[in-house]
Amino acid sequence: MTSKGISVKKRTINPQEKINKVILASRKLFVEKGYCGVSIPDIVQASGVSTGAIYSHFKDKETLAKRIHAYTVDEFNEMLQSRLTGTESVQEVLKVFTYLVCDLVEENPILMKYMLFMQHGGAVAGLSPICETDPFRFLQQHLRRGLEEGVVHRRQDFMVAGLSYTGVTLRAAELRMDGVLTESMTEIRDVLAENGWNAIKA
Amino acid sequence: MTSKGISVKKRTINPQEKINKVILASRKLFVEKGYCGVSIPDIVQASGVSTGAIYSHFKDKETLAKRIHAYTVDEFNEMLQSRLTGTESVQEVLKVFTYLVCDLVEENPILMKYMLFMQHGGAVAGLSPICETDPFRFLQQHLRRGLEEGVVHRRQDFMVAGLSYTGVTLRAAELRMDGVLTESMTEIRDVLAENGWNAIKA
DNA sequence: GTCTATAGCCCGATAGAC
DNA sequence: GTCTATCGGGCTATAGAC
Repeated sequence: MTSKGISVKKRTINPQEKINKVILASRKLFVEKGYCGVSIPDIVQASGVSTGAIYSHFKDKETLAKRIHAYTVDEFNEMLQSRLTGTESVQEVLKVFTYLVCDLVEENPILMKYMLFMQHGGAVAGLSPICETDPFRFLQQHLRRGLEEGVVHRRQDFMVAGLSYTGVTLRAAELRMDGVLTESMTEIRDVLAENGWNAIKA
Repeated sequence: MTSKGISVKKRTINPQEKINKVILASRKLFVEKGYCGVSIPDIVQASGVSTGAIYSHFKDKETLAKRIHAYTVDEFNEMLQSRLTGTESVQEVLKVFTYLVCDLVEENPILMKYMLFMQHGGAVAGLSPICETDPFRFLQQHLRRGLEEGVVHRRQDFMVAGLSYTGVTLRAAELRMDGVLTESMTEIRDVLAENGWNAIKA
């Protein structure tokens, strides 16, 4: 990196770092106030990045929302996958999902709220519903296998089995984040996994 | 809970009718586009009631939203109560809830979407979470009784039992209304009731 | 009570200096 | 790339005729 003396101008901040700041700050605001309830000036203030810089990286507000969506689904999916290495049985896979959700509710509620609540209200068109994204597709595949192996009850198809299991965990997450459920998710995660499994097991 | 019992003077046009038109039209729009995504001109067009008339009955947009909220929770609660006359066992009460949700998803999706999605996004402050409203409180009381009677498994408290049962039904409703679940709720309502009960039974 | 018209505000997006 | 300043547009809420 021997450089010519003149152009050593140190960049104030790496551009990518600004992009991330904008994404994280906007996600927080979107979760708290909804897409339409957040203005660009709000984002400028919360992120410390100026209007001009924001528009140099994102075509418009809607594009920013889509980037946040993709960013968040990826983040969740990678966490799920990294916890699943070596897990084999269907029941164990589902339990890993429940544990992940419970941990996220307590440790990264913004991410979790986004996953649960943001696609509704349809302010931004063209966002894939969370339940159609990779992590949930992945769970559905395991449920299908469970059905074939006979460990999941045959009264239902894999779709209904999936929603029945995840419904227990996700509803708990919703109520916890709405402040209705006072127990921490860590305390009840085993009960949630057990209830969910009882809902669908053969 | 119920409407005002004031005697109605004969008028050329009933103002109450206009109020209802505004409430129903706005609720539909709010569900479709979110609170902030709906402007007063949008409501004027959809309801056929003029700006002036709207503001003569509702202090501002936020007050309108609160009236819609109360109106909708009442509507749901009355439907639930009317279906429950004579129902005794905890399991039966829960099944009535599941059937009601399934019917509403197919017959009045606007009402059901409102119940499921609208409090999130927090655009309007001071709305009680749906799960803290009368109908859900009512279910919780039955679960508490179920716990005392020993028909609900003791691994959990009544709050967790309630969310585990309702989670199955409500998650199905969400996925159905997001277009992810292709089977009609009528087809799967018995499976949902069975799964939910299996999740929590002793 | 109900209408139309509009005041006043704030937003999203852009222009142009640096 | 990044900044500040600003434009046009659409919003909420009100004013004033009927």
